[in-house]
Amino acid sequence: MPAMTTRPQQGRRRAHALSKAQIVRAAIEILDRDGEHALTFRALSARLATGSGAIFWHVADKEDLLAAATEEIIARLVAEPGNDMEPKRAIRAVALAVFDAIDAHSWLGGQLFRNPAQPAALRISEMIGRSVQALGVPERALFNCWSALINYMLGVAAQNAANARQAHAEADRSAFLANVANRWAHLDPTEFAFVRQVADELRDHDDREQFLAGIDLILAGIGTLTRRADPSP
Amino acid sequence: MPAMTTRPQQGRRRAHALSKAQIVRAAIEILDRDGEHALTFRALSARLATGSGAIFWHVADKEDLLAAATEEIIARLVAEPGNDMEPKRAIRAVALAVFDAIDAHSWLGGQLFRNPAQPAALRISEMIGRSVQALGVPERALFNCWSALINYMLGVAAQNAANARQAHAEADRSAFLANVANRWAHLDPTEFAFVRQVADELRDHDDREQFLAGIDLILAGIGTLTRRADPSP
DNA sequence: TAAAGCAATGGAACGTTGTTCCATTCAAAT
DNA sequence: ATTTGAATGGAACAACGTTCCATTGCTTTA
Repeated sequence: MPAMTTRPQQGRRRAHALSKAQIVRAAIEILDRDGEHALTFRALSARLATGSGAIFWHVADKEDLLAAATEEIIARLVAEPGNDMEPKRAIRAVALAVFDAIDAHSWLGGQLFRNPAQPAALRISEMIGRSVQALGVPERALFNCWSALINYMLGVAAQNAANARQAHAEADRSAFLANVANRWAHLDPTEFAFVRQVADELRDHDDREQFLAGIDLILAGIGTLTRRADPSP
Repeated sequence: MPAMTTRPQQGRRRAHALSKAQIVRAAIEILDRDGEHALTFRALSARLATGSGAIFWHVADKEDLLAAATEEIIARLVAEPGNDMEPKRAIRAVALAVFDAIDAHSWLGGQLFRNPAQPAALRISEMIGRSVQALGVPERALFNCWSALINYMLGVAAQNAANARQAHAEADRSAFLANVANRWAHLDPTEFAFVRQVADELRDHDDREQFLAGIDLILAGIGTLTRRADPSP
């Protein structure tokens, strides 16, 4: 019996079958607890007590995994209320829900906007679109108003996610902001007059309010397209 | 003479000294030609006919390298005109300049917005801020108006970059858009009524116009904050 | 001019990652 | 009882960012 290279017998496990949903759930837990960079197939294998091969049987690649995780979170979010609301209120509600979701899962921002055409994300676009339509925006301007809102939402969202990632490296959020604010406050007074001026406000602003203010700004802009009746041209 | 493990003599090269600027220039060329994923220290070493060690002598790490590349592009952009312009025109000009830069260097979007507080990027924020101020926005609203514009700019920018990355995988841009539009057009008619409706417009819209329309929308929104004189409340 | 010091170089080596490969197992179908 | 094939777990691979280090040649010093 010459030395056939035979693998040592492997410990089997089939106690609870492995499923994509289970994998995605574990991935989300790792992402939420330890951050985006901590999600590796090895960490995931360890947590699920299996090998990477088994995971790849259920998942195409890492992008697929992250997409599925995003899908999962957004699906929970979309499954909520918000049928018959006044359009503006509806838009604010959807926007805030997205904002809060990204705030709670800092990895979501980068992901959601790396691929905003994901099925579940499309449902958000749909809700925004209908509300904009309900505002009475003229046909021509519809597409642009809709996309401006979506782009702004995703922009701030991902932006916040990026900040959260950096703030995680330092002590905490407020320390991080104070740090940035200080750096800004010491810039060249003539070249950076404005940035220096808003440095203070940066230090203790509320991201959520700031976000909503931007939404309202765009809504106000949309308002100028629709209210052609009241004032004179 | 026992076997000292001595390295085989290395070929030297000092024909043209290596500098950070030179490295950054080469990095930009790789990024522009072959995309973000193609910029590796090995590719960079090959192009500069050196070793990775030599590169790391001039550059802290990859993040530093990408930041420097971003800085380089933005610096060129900022070094231009735009002193005394009407505020709205100035804002549009800056925004379009940023948009075009990101359009020309598809990697720039993701980078610029992963770290929007980079020195050169701050100069853009400063220009926007001054213009917003010049519009006569009340003190309280200044910070929010400014950040809404910046966030929207970066949002669309990075969004476009993401699309460019995906479009690069497929044939070209228009084929990519047509593909997405087709997928949207075949969604469930009741659940995705709106998205289906705008699918056509997506197919042959102009990114640049769309971007500018969003800017104008925000500017219109800002206008409602400042024009308290003309119409009645 | 000779020696010493040191910024700079180039490439081997390291640790980690995403992914592939494959011998193996178990439950269902035959 | 046998065959089948979906599913498993872990070894192996390629590529990456980064570190390490023997070596070089310019510059400074004696």
